[in-house]
Amino acid sequence: MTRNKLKEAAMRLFGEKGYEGTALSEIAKEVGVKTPAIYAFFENKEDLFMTVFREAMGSYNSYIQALSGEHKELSAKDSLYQILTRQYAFYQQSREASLIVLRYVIFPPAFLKETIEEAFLESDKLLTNVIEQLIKKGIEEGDIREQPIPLLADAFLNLMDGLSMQYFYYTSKEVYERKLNHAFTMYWSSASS
Amino acid sequence: MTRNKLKEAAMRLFGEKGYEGTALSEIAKEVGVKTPAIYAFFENKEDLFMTVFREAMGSYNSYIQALSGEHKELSAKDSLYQILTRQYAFYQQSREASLIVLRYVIFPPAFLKETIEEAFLESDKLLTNVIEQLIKKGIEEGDIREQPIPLLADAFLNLMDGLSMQYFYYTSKEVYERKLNHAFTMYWSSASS
Amino acid sequence: MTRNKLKEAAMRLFGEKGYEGTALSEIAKEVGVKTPAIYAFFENKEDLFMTVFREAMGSYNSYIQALSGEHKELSAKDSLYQILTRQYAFYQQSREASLIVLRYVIFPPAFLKETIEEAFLESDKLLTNVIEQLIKKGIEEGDIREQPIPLLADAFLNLMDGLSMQYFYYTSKEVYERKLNHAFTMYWSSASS
Amino acid sequence: MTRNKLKEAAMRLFGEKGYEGTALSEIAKEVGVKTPAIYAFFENKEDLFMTVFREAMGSYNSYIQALSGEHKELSAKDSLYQILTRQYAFYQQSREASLIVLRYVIFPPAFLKETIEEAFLESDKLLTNVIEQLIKKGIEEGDIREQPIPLLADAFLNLMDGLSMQYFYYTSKEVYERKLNHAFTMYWSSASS
DNA sequence: CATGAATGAGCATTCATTCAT
DNA sequence: CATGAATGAATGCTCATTCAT
Repeated sequence: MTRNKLKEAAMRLFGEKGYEGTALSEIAKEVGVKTPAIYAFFENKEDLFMTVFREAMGSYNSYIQALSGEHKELSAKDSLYQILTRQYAFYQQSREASLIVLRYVIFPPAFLKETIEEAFLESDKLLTNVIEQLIKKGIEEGDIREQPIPLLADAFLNLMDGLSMQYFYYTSKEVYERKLNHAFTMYWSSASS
Repeated sequence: MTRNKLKEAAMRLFGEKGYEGTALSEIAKEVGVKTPAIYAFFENKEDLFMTVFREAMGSYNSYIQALSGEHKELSAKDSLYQILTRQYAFYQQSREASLIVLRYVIFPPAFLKETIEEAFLESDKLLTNVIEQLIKKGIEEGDIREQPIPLLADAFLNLMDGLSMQYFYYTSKEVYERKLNHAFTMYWSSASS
Repeated sequence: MTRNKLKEAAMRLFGEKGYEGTALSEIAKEVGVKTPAIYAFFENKEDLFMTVFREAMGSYNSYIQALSGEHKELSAKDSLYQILTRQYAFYQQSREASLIVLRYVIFPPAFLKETIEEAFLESDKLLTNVIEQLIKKGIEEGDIREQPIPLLADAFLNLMDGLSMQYFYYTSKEVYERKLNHAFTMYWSSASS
Repeated sequence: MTRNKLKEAAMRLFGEKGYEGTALSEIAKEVGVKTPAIYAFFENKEDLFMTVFREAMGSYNSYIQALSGEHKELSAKDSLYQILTRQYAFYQQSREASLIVLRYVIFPPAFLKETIEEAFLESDKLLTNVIEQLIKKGIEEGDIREQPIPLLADAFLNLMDGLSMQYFYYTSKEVYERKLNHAFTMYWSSASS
């Protein structure tokens, strides 16, 4: 119980204020426990952080993996669009997890630069794969115009990254949704045949 | 002299390791000076950071502003493409400045969340303006198909944001350039008439 | 069972790393038990230490006491020499006990300076007594030249102390045995008639 | 100034209460300074300890080295006796230094077992050398009976070690001096011809 | 008996900051 | 301008101890 509450508080605080910017005492206080209690569950600050980070990365990965199973019966357009809304939904439902993933993928603290890079590359490969499959299917079914898959995939991944950034610096829902739709409209207009 | 060296060191370290992750002593050491010397030039850590951050934001803004003047004689396509390469060039030439801008626009420390948000919004408006002008001109000259300007602009801005993120998590030059070209190719294919 | 294993582990660790240098958790870990289990057998750290120390002191004392009974039929020289070898044997068999006794007799932690001093003085008196009896007998039997008993006793006790120190800072068996024999040879040469 | 006062306080406290038993705050308090001030002069606790220990060991070594120069015109007996009184004087004048040397030569904390062993062995060699020279001279001049030098040296060194221990566990001056004289009388009686 | 959870006290250490020089 | 000395505040962490289970 306490362990979980600690993880949740840590996730939120590490995500919001960063690793160095978050004191163990803050995490403890949010859980209503004294600092040393943390050490009953985690070896040290780094361990707590890594546990939380791995968990966030994990749920990000399973959200990606979940994407691949859902599109059997959708058109390519709907599938791709759904990926964007799913990403959006993930950011909203798991704000903390996504914040922490985003933050530490771009700005890893020195002591886990490598670990994170590996984790990210795998995740990236996974996502790329899902997108490519979808595009391939779209081409086969005639929804997408015959074009090199890496071109279509890279552009779509770029679109997703752009939206990720925008999600975290535009706080307004409306603006974000407009951006999402505009970006996707343009993308689809050149992808479709 | 020392003041400038301090700013440079601070820029790099704040960019790489963050505000809380950087000790004044590190900055001083890199400049070959003892910590208290910093206080001869800056009121405190926050002041040093803000000075440096404002400067970085400033050079980012002037790079944007510079964009608007350069396109008088280029085609819309070349203009837009040039914006991407200019952004790329800026990231490469002013790696530290861009890192610090990117980091603190997405993850501002509590004490300057507001300041930064304002600064960013202005910068964003500036950039949006430049892009919109360009697009308008492109439409007028018949290079760009008649479409709502916000649609074209949002998609392009999204493209730029995506590339920003990718610049900082893909270390490889080749990968980045491929991504850039793929994203632009797709964009232009649906923008052009 | 556990109680005894705790005492053994405590004896070794307190002897090797000292009172403050030894954490209860280390002792518990060596026994394969969690720290709070210690409190089922001992009131607190101090109690555990004192129990162990008293036991060590006790076996040191009984080794001394045992000395006095063994010499009825030996010559004075053999008796005295045997005391040295017995001391040596005790250090080897009960390395932990002797380490702890030596350490805390010379460097008692403040909270048991008095207790230890008393215990030591008694032990010292005991040993002095044994030695003096032996010497007296040796003089009576003509093995030892007529000389003041305190002179002979003090010198012999000094010899023993010297060997104690040397035992713990020379790790080599050969060196120690050479030192022992040399010291005793010289002693006996001036003690004997 | 403060640096020296810190070393003095550290010497006394480390000697009396041991490394783990001494908090930096105690040392600071004795000097009338706050704990972090220590870090202006020493890297950390270990560094402070090692500095102090090396210094103590150093003055012990120079006292030994000083011994060798002083005996040119004394008889062998007086020379050897003077060594004992010099040792005694050193213990009295530099009580802290000798306590710390004695304590950590016999009971080194794990992290400097090696360093200390080396330092001690060198010191031991030095002392052995001085003693052997003296004995050789004594034999040549006919004051000491012809006997193997190692025998005479080992016995004398043993005597010194015994007195070292006794110095620290008998607080009384009279007792110590009696012990010293008794031990030396016996030694000389078998050394002299 | 033994443990998991929790804590108060304390510790070494870092850091931003001040101030006299 | 620059530094050495010093400090208050905070941090991560350890440890002896307690207590309910």
